[in-house]
Amino acid sequence: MRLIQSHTDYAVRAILFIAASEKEMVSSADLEAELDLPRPFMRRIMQDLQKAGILKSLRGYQGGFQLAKAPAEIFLMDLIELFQGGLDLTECIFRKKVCPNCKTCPIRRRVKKIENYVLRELQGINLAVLMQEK
Amino acid sequence: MRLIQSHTDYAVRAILFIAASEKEMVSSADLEAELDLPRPFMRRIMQDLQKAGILKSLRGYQGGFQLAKAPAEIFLMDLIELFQGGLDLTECIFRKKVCPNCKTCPIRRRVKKIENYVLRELQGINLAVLMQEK
DNA sequence: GACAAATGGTACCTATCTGGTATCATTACT
DNA sequence: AGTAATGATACCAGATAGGTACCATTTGTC
Repeated sequence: MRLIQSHTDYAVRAILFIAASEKEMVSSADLEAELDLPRPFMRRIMQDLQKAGILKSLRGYQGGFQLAKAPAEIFLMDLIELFQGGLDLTECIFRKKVCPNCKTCPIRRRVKKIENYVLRELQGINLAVLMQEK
Repeated sequence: MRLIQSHTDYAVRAILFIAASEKEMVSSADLEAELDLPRPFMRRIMQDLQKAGILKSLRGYQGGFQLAKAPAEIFLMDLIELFQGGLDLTECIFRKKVCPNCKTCPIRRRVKKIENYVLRELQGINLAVLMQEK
């Protein structure tokens, strides 16, 4: 069970690369060469980032992507929400139905506490922080 | 992404029920009635618990399951390891290969810290604790 | 205007994982 | 012998994560 899934992971790497790049526009081909990923796959991730307002794109000759926000304004949690649909460690389904004992369930209470910690930690991480550590 | 998967969850409920039961031996039929789960599925979970030394079983007429350990000696983490193969939040696979940047990866360092917290919390939870809260 | 280089959009495919079923063998008591 | 229980194992199905293919659209250069 991974906390950070591939799409999120690749997105982080792509953004870090774009942020560090000298170029005005970074193309999928550049990212493919740098990150060693299949281009169509990379492109879909970039498109999702563009729709989410994290990247700006330009089509056509010499087109590509650039950041639409400062790295300090891009949070890891945003990317997790975008690519993984958020984080819900406590989701409790019993045979397709939400478990009827959820409110009193002792396990759930414990897991909820853990989840709160994880969320707090993740919310504190933005891309500027990750750049520094690089 | 669930921290506690169904098998683990059911196992906890089953153990709590057996621990609270007056009967010497609790059968799959009893558990089915109590937990509203399909019996064959329940039975497989019980068998896994038996093999792991958490339950003792008796076959034949009036047979069933009983605890092989005190609830305080059964840890939630044991069940997670048994049914979910443990917890590895940082597993980092890049296109089937372990990511070559793992050692220096800033995300991974952060996630590792979170994982350590989660493990510590989980290791502190045993079934006696959960019984009290019931 | 034709062409090439780039992204936009969408539908599809595939392997793995999670949850669940079916079947038969074995044991134990009456 | 018959019945009530578990042991073992193989199988099945739906969901999800990861990845591919294809065509439409836009933009700049010649």
